[in-house]
Amino acid sequence: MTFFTEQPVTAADKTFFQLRKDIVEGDVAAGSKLSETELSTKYAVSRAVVREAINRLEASHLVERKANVGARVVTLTPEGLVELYQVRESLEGMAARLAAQNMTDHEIADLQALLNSHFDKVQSGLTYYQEAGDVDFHYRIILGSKNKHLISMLTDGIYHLVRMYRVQLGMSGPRVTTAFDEHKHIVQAICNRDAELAEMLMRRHILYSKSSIENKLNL
Amino acid sequence: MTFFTEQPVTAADKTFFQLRKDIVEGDVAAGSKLSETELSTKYAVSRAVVREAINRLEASHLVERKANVGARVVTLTPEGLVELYQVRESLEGMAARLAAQNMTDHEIADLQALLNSHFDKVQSGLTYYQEAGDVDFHYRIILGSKNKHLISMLTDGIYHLVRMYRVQLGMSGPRVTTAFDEHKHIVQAICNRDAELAEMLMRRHILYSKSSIENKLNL
DNA sequence: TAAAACTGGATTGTCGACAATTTATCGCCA
DNA sequence: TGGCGATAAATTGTCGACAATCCAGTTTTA
Repeated sequence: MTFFTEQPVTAADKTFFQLRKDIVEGDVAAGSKLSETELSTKYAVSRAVVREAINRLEASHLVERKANVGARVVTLTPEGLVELYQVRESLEGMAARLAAQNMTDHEIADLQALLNSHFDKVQSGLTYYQEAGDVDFHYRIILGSKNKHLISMLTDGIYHLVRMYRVQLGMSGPRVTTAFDEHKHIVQAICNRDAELAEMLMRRHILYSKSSIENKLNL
Repeated sequence: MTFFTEQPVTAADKTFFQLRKDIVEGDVAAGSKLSETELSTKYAVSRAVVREAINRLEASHLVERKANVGARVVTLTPEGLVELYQVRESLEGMAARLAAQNMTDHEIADLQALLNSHFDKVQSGLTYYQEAGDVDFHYRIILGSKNKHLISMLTDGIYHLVRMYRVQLGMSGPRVTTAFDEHKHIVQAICNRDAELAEMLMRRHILYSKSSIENKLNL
């Protein structure tokens, strides 16, 4: 349901997307070194495009680079996860606030419909409220903020890191029922154009999911 | 007083820093096209390093790039300024909150001393509380958050754009006295380890300066 | 013996040339 | 005359080769 506007046009694009996918899904191990020559043979492109791909991954906070030494995939740590969720709380809280101000009535109706369709499926026991639904919900609100910087920071920056943690720490369907209720309340606030409340609810929603994850990893 | 840890080591670094400076300070006009060959002759480096510099500038939101077409310096618009300050409010608010939790007593004392030294100078009429002091203050709190993502997003991302608006819209010493009092209250909250209040005061501080700018540009 | 200096191997940084795509110019035709 | 299509010029994307830097192992020296 998420409309991927990201479409690779150049070879560097394809390499970037592919490498990002491989890193997020763990096919390229966290903390491992990224050899330019090695990758260039693996993906059958020149070193120049690999370099560009790595540069973009660095901007996405997925790899770290040192001059004249090389690039490594980031390592996943409990502290890193906490820091990541602090930024999410801040940015997505603001996104919810702005969404309450800037989403069109039509977009809000769509969002509500989406949530209802999820609700029906969950209620009828056909499926669980799983990661895809959660991601979809958050994406819509982020886009609804209509704030260019907010959107790019979250969608081509932080969110891939979030997914990396989710995939590699193996937490696909967390807090299915409670999270759903929280989503409902957030949409309600947005529908009422209550920006203040929407932000507060979103921040608490993310705080809760952070706590839930911390418990799961018994930090 | 701001300690620039950013030190260019490679040619691409130097080109990146130089070009960023030229853009921020308006030597390269906002909205103008960045020709790779042209820049490579201007800075006396190969096109490859110019490309890398441009890629990094894109990650900093200072230029926009379209595949097979080229890169342009961003254009400065009132809407863009508003969006920028919304992100600042969100991120720096969180930074203040975290700073109240994570700064060491020593760092807080330093911050207080810095503010006092500024205060003495201002009080004695030797100087105004100007941009450098403001920037210095905000930097310390951002670094005090100890949050890697927050720090990099603000210091090598958003802040250069803020400076670009400041320089090119010609607002160097805005709201000198009131801003100073606000800074004092924020430090007080941090000193009391009152994270909640520190965040709220920082957000209001940024909201105020946004309003002040909007008035100045009579939007 | 331990620390400093050297050397070899490998990796990253930089360059100029070629290929692919876009944009501008000109001629053609309705 | 106005718009459409083909060709030419210019710009970006990609490539392989060379130069500079780092790292490990070895040798030299105090």
